[in-house]
Amino acid sequence: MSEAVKPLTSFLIEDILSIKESTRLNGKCSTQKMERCSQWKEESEELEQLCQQDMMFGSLDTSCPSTSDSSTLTSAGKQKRSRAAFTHLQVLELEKKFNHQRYLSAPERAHLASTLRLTETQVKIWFQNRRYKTKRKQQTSELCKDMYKSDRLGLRDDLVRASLLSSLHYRPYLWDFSGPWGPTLW
DNA sequence: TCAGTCAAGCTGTCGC
DNA sequence: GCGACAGCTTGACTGA
Repeated sequence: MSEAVKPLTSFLIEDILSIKESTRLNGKCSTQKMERCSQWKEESEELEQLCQQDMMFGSLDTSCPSTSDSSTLTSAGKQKRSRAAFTHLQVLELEKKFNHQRYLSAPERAHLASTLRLTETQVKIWFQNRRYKTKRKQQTSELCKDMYKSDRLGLRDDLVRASLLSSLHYRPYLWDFSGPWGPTLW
């Protein structure tokens, strides 16, 4: 576990607690959300403990609580696919690493995996998916720029619109609805 | 109920 | 042949 994780973990706990308190006071936080806040806090505290262990002993248990094999058999006898949900801290650390470098060497991947209590394959797949997601966002924003240029040059017609729509229609995750002005492209 | 998200699956390619 | 990658799809899960 890197030294950088510890302050981040502490920050997250404080952040979650403040959100929890403010939402409780405002009465706008559902029971479900409150439970999730508690869950985040527990995850953060657990990881913080592991950080401390890691700093003391330099190794971690490689088992992953969030990704334990929970797959079951369906009525057809087919193995039901399980979808592991990474914790917020695991994602945060992965994002941090990704922002620093888009590709990991085998030793780096192994270290990150053991640090975050994930398998090396999970880290590898996460980086693959992350690169693809980034690429799609980039392509879409470039497409958007082209559309803007075409519009300014008076080249935008039904054909252009149709081609853009067809390429964006099945990519809902490329739109960010969190912006103050409604849906915006990444 | 349904649309959105995302880890994992699948296929083809490339370098060693 | 093996492992890692890109590109794309699948399916479990979630929130509205």
